[in-house]
Amino acid sequence: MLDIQFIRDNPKLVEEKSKQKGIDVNVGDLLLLDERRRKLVTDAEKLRAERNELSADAKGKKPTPAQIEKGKKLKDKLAKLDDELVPIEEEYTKALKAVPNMPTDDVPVGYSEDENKVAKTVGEPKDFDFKPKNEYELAEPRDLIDKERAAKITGSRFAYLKGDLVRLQFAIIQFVLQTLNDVEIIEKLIRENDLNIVAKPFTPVIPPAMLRTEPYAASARLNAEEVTYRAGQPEDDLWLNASAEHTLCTMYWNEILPEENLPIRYIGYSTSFRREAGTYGKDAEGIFRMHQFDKLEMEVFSTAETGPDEHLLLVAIQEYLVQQLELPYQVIQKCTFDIGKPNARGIDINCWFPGQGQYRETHTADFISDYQARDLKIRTRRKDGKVELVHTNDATAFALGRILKAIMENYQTQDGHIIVPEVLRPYMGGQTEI
RNA sequence: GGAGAGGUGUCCGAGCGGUCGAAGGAGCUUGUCUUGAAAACAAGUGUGUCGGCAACGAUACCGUGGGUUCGAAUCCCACCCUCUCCGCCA
Repeated sequence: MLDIQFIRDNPKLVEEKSKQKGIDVNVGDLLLLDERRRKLVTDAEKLRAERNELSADAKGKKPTPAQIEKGKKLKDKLAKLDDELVPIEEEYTKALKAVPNMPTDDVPVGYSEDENKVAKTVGEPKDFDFKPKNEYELAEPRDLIDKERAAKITGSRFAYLKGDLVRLQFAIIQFVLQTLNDVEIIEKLIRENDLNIVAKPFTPVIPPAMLRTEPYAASARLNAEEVTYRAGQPEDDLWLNASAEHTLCTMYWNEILPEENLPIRYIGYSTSFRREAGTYGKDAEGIFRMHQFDKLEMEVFSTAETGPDEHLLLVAIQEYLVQQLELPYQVIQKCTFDIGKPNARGIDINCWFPGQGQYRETHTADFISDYQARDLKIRTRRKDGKVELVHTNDATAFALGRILKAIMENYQTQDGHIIVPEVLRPYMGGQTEI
């Protein structure tokens, strides 16, 4: 959530920037609630101060009947105030959480997805001297993907991934872990992009794939309707995570991290689950949009000063990874409308899919500033003793389903086979073709 | 699933109706001493909210929520979580 003090100080700006995100926020109503809440809180505190005084007078000895009488009155008044405060507090919190994060100034203002900007295009789509197939047309006849049987077992949007495709997925995982553990590569990317942050490798993490409602809601990522599956029995209070990011960003919930530990960089590997409600018929073929997919996700906790640069590092890493696979791609600077409620800045990478003849989203990098950390209460104790909110960043390393599809389509041969990208061959025992 | 123990500050740990934001210790910071370090000694050291330019003041927080009471970390109820043993199991 946003800092209420910031909203008090900049009501017009908050309303305007929210509108740029396509979110209508009534700051006037929120501030009215804020005022009423503060008045009640102040009144209640005055009564409590009186009560504390009274009970300090009574300590040790038996309280007089007059003291007891006065205490009872205070108690009644407090109870009344409390009854008023509870619903207002509830409404206030709801209204405050409805306010989106403010986009940074370099985010282009736009009111639809179409206003995203292509920041750059890297690599040339290959000229095939045959009509390129999509990943499903390549895989299905060779029994590398079985969606038919999966449908029998689970319904739509699930698949059995098989054979060399699985080996390719594990090769990608190894390649990413290797790359993100390489300080020299990180150092190089920091230098090339002129970033003011340290070269510290990413620690691999396999997080839990489920989480409880309370931390999930605090992460500003719980989107039950469209995205998230409930897990287990209703009484279990567990959700299936829709990205490793959700169980990574909540990891330090309610903690104060020493500044020396920052930045904390993680590369998480997790199966992700998405309901994909409201997408019926969209991307129905193949494995582009599934209810279940594996994903490698980067997550960074940092100080406020380094948050924006950490974001740029994550984008640089994404580009590096895609370049190593020699996939043509575009970097998309998402406009205010498209970056999402908790984001201050959002960059996508769209890879070229010859089977569809278009660039499509394979990566996203979210800079969330302190918006997540405020509600999650993740703070850092600075060297001077001051306690501040951390900044969080998360970004896709590879969404494995989509990147498999990209590799298959870009590396296909006329006879329907797939050349293994060079950087992955060491992780496949030197195998050059699938 | 059965039986038991427990959740207190950065950590360990005491407190079991008012003197408790909380003993004691460790850690950390600063100072004295020292060529330097260690040791010793002294002082300081939680977070949030509200008010204030600030110094500061008020208030809340001892797993969470409710209750009893003039007054709750302390008593009662419910829930959550953790640990140990047994059972089951990857």
